[in-house]
Amino acid sequence: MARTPQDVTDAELSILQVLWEQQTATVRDLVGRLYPEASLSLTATVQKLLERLEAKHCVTRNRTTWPHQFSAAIERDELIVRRLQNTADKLCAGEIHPLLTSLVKARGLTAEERQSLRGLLDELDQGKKKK
Amino acid sequence: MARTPQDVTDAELSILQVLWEQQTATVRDLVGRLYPEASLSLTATVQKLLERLEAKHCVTRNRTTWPHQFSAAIERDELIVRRLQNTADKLCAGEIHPLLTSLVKARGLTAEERQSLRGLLDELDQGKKKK
DNA sequence: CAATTTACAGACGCGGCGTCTGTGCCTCAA
DNA sequence: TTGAGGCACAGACGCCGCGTCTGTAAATTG
Repeated sequence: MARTPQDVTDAELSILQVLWEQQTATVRDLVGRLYPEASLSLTATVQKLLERLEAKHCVTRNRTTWPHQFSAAIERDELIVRRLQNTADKLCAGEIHPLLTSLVKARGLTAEERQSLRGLLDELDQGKKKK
Repeated sequence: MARTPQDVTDAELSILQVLWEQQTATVRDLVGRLYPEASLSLTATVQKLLERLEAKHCVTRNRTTWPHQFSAAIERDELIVRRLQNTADKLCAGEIHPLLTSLVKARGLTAEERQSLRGLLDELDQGKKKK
């Protein structure tokens, strides 16, 4: 059973977290945020992670500036949905409905959360009607 | 950034899938289901996977029979929730609600799905009131 | 130019995970 | 009782993901 690499690894994710906070950053910025005790090799580490994230189309790099400016090419929401779809594929034959029911059943949502969810569903209903 | 092993591996999951279908199975049964072209070493592979799943408290083993009878010690729902919680921890600081909204927004649910979700929410409201 | 910082290519090493080997034990047929 | 085949169990191997590190060339600043 061949092992399948995961889309975004933990170390890569920590970089994305920073880029989601501040739209753009240099390698120097990232090292400062992620590794307070900066060293030369850690700079290279961050660079390698950025390189891999770029290959996965998860960050973009502005090569016209020096040093390069990096920014996220994927939103947090997108990554969330991707991972949810992944667990759905592995555990529910791709169906997302079971995920929803498990989520709602397992964790008692607060009244406010339930209310805002209903609002979302209403919006969806509206959207369908307008079409 | 230390790498963290994943709770249930793909190969381990394939075994759980079978055990969820038929409540109990022997090593022989599992090999027959998972590896149609059985070999001696594959039997040992399945045994090792079962051993690891047992260590993770995901399967139980009945040692009074020969050969041993294995059965799942975790429901599919439990594993789903565990994985959802995991992505919530990594992407939403443990919050479940963002997962729901992302999922609902990104994937247009069918009218039926929206309806059954509303039903679930109503049930939750009832439960709270009764308390 | 010299000096510093950054980019980039390459490689290392720890460890997860699927697999395989070897050995002893159980069960059952003859 | 004994031989044979299936099973349990311990151990180890090997591929490779992934975080890290080294070395070197290029860009920038003074």
